[in-house]
Amino acid sequence: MSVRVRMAPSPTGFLHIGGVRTFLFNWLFARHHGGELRLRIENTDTSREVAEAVDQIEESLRWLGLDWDGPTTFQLDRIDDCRDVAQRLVAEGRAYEDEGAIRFRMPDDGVTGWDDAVRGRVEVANETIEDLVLVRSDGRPTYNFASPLEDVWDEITHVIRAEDHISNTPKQINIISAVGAELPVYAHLPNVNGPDGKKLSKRHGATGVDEFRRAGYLADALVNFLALLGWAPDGETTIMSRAELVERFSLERVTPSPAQFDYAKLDWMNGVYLRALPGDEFARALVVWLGEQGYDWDAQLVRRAAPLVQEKIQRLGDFPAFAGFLFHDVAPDAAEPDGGGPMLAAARATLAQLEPFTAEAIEAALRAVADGLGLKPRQAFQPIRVAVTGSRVSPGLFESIELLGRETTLARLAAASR
RNA sequence: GGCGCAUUCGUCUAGUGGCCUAGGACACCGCCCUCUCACGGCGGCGGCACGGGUUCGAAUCCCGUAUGCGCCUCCA
Repeated sequence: MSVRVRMAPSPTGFLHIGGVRTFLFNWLFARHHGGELRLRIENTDTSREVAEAVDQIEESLRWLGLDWDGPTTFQLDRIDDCRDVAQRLVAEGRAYEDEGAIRFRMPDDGVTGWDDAVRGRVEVANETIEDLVLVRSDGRPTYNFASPLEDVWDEITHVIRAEDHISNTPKQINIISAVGAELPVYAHLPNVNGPDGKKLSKRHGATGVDEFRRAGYLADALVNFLALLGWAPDGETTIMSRAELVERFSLERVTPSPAQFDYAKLDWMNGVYLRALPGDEFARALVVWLGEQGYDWDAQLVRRAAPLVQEKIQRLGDFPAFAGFLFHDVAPDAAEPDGGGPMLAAARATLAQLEPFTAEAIEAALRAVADGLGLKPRQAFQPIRVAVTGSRVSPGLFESIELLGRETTLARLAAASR
């Protein structure tokens, strides 16, 4: 049997990272089984629809590399079909009018249950399920009516969604049963919470896909990280390519308990991905990202600086603060302990004459100077670093000086000596 | 309050009755490497929520309690 699943965002704004995790699992499931993945916008409520939201959602999914099959569909387009079904249910006595709305008559006794692909058997007593509004008094169908109907019409085989839908499931099962259709398999994924165990929100940090993109995370890293929230192929593997993710993914190995979003681990993983990039690809990613963020820094210099920072930054967004001294003036750190004066003067004199002005030659020359002054490397180089880069933390000093060039280096050394 | 779901190191997880004196990863701490930072290497800290069962034997099965979360909208 071939599988068909769907991603069903409501167009209320940017794509939330928690939603992305749900979409990712649908994507992994579909691709693993060679099935189809639909993108369905759940807009029963036109008042909340933001025109740009759909474009933004699609753009985010494209950036993440989560592709879908067929055209994007809209719940709103099937509003009439929903109403027809509601009328039929009324005619059959399965639903009734209530102050202008149409309500579904839930069974009064017995239980409604299903075998959840993640949690096993789940059962709910029917007496605890209230009669559900199918169509509002203004004629618009509700989510819990339209969504299951669309699953039927779209021939969705597996409904993979977050656990906050567990309570909706028995309602939707009764709707589907009432229209005589076959039930999909349900799989309720654990929620993704913030570091404090509460619902992931702004105060925890980035929550929108676009925010992660702006911060300089790689889509591959984000996907890898998200895949591990509620799923693991085994006990050790953490870094996995998309192909491996697709190959190894299974609903059976999804855990039922909620996960917390660990920003520190994401940072680490992004660093792993950054370091794994071939040098030229890393450089290109840097150039592209800087361009997107509005930096007009010289691309050629960025490419030359790339190798100096690839092992040292975790996010592309760390680059401006870490290597910005190559692109703009710096304000030396006045707090640097003294004792650097002689070294600065000696370095200035030496570098003024040095040929060739390469990292290798610069290092040899400065080490010789340090030796002459009887200084430990650390004592000798730290004042220079601060003078030249404006920071106590920087890429390799000698490579940085080479890139900066003799003129600028001497000027900064001079400025720091005053 | 009702109904439901969940509960292994701080975090993500492995574990499906004996292989567990519970394994891996992130974070944290220490050491090494070292021009700073980072990378890398080595080591350390740290957990089966609690209480009852079942069993020769339980992190693993059952029951209860506690805690957290979700839903209970003519929101999605």
